[in-house]
Formats: sequence, C-alpha cells, structure tokens
Amino acid sequence: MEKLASERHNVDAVHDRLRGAILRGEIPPGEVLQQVPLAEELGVSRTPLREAFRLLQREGLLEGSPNRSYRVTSFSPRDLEELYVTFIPLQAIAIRLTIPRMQSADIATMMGDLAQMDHYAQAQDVEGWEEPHREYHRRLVQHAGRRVVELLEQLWDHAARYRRVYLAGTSYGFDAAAAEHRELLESCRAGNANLASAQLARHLAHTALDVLAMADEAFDPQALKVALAVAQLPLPDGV
Amino acid sequence: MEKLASERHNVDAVHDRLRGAILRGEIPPGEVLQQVPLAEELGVSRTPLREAFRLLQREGLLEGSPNRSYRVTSFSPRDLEELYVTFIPLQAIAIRLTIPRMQSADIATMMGDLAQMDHYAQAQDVEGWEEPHREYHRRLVQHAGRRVVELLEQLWDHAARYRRVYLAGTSYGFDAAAAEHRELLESCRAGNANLASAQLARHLAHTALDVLAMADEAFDPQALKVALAVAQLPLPDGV
DNA sequence: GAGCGCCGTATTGTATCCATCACTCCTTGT
DNA sequence: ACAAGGAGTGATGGATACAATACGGCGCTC
Repeated sequence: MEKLASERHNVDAVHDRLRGAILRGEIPPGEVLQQVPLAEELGVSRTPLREAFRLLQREGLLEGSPNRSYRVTSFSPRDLEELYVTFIPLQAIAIRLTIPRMQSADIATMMGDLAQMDHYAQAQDVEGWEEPHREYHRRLVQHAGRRVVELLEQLWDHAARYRRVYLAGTSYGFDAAAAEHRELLESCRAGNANLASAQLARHLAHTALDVLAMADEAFDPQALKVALAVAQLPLPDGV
Repeated sequence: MEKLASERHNVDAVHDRLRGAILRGEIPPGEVLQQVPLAEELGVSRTPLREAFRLLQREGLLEGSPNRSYRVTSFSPRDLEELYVTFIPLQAIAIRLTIPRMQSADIATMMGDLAQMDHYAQAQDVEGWEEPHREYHRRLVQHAGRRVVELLEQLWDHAARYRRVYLAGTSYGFDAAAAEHRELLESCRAGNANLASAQLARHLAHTALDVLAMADEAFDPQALKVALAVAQLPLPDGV
C-alpha cells in the first residue's frame, strides 16, 4: 500500500484505495485494520481514514464495533446466498427496464466488451478480463435509473469479491461465461426482455453456484433457487 | 435538536439522532447541514459529526461534495419510482422466503401489530401508527436473511420519508391499508407464498402510487408497473 | 448600469493532542 | 497449579487547532 498520489481529497482517495484493495483480495477477509499504521502507510492522518472507514462500513466491506478495530467483512455461504438472492431479482428487473431504452450503439459497445473479454480469456488474464466484464454487465442495466444502478454497483462489488477469492485458482469458466454473455446480448438486440431477464438470472445463478461449490459443497442454496425461479418467470404480453 | 443524552458513543448517537430527524421530516429535504452549528447543538465536536455524515451519506439520506456543505437528500418522482422498483421485487422475494419459516407465534404477534395500528388509526395518530406498521412489515420478511433484511430496512427508511412528507395532510389511507394488511396476513397463515407475495407487491405499489399522485400527477410510473407485474407472477408448484 | 475580478470571511478538510477503553501479562492469593 | 484481579501498554474515540477552499460583497472597469 503506497502513499496516495491522488490530488483529490483524502477521504475519497483513501476510500477508493481501500475499496480496491479489498475487492482485489489484497486485504483478505477478516483482516484487522489498525488506524495508526494504515494512516502512516497511506500518508494521511487518522481523521480522513476514519471517515473512509465509515463509508466502507456502510458499503458492507468493513465491519466495526466501538473501541474495537475495524475488520474486513468475512465470507460465509449464507451471506453469499443472500447476496445473490437480492442481486438476481434486481438485475432481472433492471435489464427489463433497460432493454426498451437500449440504442444500437449500446449493443455495439457491449460487443466490443465481449471481444475484449475473449482477448483476456485467451491470455488467462483474470485481472484484465474483469474490467470489460464489469463494463458489459453495467451496460446491461444502465438505463434502469440512477438509484437502481448504484445499488447494483454495490452488490456487484460484493459478488466480485467472492468470485475473486473462491475462483482464484480455477479456470474461471471463461468459455461458459462467454457463451452466456453472447446469448444474452442477442436477446437484448432482439428486444426480448423476458428471455434476456431469464438468461441474466441464470447466468448470475451459475456464478453463484460455482462459488458456493468452492466455498461449501454441502450447502443447499434453497433461497437462491427460489430467487432464480422467480426471476425466470415470463411476463405476459401487454405490460 | 437537543443535546444528546445517550451514553453510547457519539457517532452512533449523532447518527441515530440525525437519521430520525430526517425520517420524521424535522429536517426537510434539501436542507443544508452546517457542521459547526449542528455540532454545537448536539453537544459534540465536528469529528464524530462528520463520521455520522459519512454513514448517512452512504445510506442515501445525505448528499455532499467536497468542500461543500452536506444537504438532506431531495425528493423526486423519478427517485421515488426507482425506490419502489427495487423495494417491490425484494419484498416479494423476501416474503416468499419468510413464509415457510413463519411460526404461529409470528402470526399472533403480527395480529397484535394490526390491532395496535387500528387503535392509532382511530385516533388519527400517524406518528403512533407508523411504529406497529413498521414492525408488522418487518416481521413479514424477517426470515429472508440478515443481509436482505438490512437492505430492506434502508429502503423502508426512504419509503417512510416519502410517505411522511407527501401524505402528511391526508387520511393516510388507514382503512384501505388495514384491509390489505389483514388479507396479506391471512395468506401468510395459509402458507400461500404466491398470493402473499403478489398481495404485498400490490400493497406497496398502492402506497407508491398514492405518494406519486401527491408529488406529480402527470408522472407516468412505467417502471413501477413493470416491477409490480413481475412481482405478482405466481411460481409454478414444486420449486 | 452591468459584468468581472479581487479580497475578506465563513466553512470545510486535515492534523495533532488528549481521554478513554480494551487487551495482555504479571502478580497474588487460595 | 490455577484462577482472579490489576497495572501497564497500545489501541480507538473525541476535541481542538490549523490549513485550504468556497462563497459573498465590494469596487473597479468597460
């Protein structure tokens, strides 16, 4: 953790820096964050650091209790399941709202994202792959409204953190993901919101199940199945 | 805004105090919060006050930009619609997950909440009515998991703030709400998750439409209709 | 008279200092 | 030997002092 080069205000700079480090797994779950050493390392005082902690606390990336050190939020299969139980229905509604407002330029950009992902997948570069991956998924839901999008961004952060930790050594399912991404984009182009919504729900659920399998083979994702089933229901015409 | 009597830590005390004041509308939307006067009024220094601001910022109740004063988040019909676009699907899935785990004691407690609501409704006491109302709705989804419940609590806060401001002078729809609450609880007792989920979605949408009508008659809640329609779909047997 | 720029003041952002709490290890008594 | 208590140490919580930024008013210029 180097000194901050940013000319922005310290709270934002510290927040971004810590958030990134947590999401990339550089600071592992459960790690204790002591204020004095960390503030020194970042080259700021404890005051802005503590404010950044509060932001991260509400984002769910840190947990802290009074007079105790903050800790990076830990993982659990239950938490992962609940994460996707919220994530899947929201993504499903968000893509429904986005599809009618998609421009052909959006489709083209997403195709570019897919191409980039292929490139990084061939190089087995998970780090590079994640960037267009996130961009692609962001654009799938970008017209659902500011509030919805912001909430989905936060949930994405958490999901990405789980993926990074548990799928670290695996093939990351590049091929299966690429196929799903392409089918999904095709449904978007066709304006088929029912199909796209169901495909997106399944795609997310696949990831969730992959991660869950790595985390705890015995875990039965009952709630996840319900959320997936609901999200896959087609809406009758005329709505 | 009196001095803080709490013996808890200042950040939490300040946070709760401000959050309550914002939700009750005592601090109106758009209001500027200056640190020095507010800190004096609360009897704390600016340090814990600023940390509380950061929490409220991430909760969406305050918005701030660097070197500018924090402001209480403003309302807009679009934001309200987006709020319910997230709220309705999440509540719908949450009650589905809760119903199988409901005990008869839960039903009894909720009937007690309904009785309390009737009592306050008769006295036209909106303030008192809101407490059992919130309790009732909390219990409807309480077994959906910690993460889901916490997210719903935050969304509830925002919804309650809209309700309070826009329905202030009205009858608050006590009678219609009471009928919907009773039907919904009956479906829970019967274990009919499909029905309860749809009823809850409709109930929430009714409130949203009431508030929207007060805020902007001309607004067309297209996204809200989609979210409501999705949330009302029945799940086939066997899931 | 209107618009632009400068300066003073008010407000926010950060650092430092002090108070308080928790945790550890050592002592002491049984 | 073991458990309970206490002192010491190191952490966090909060208040204050200082720095930097923004905002408003005033005067100047065109």
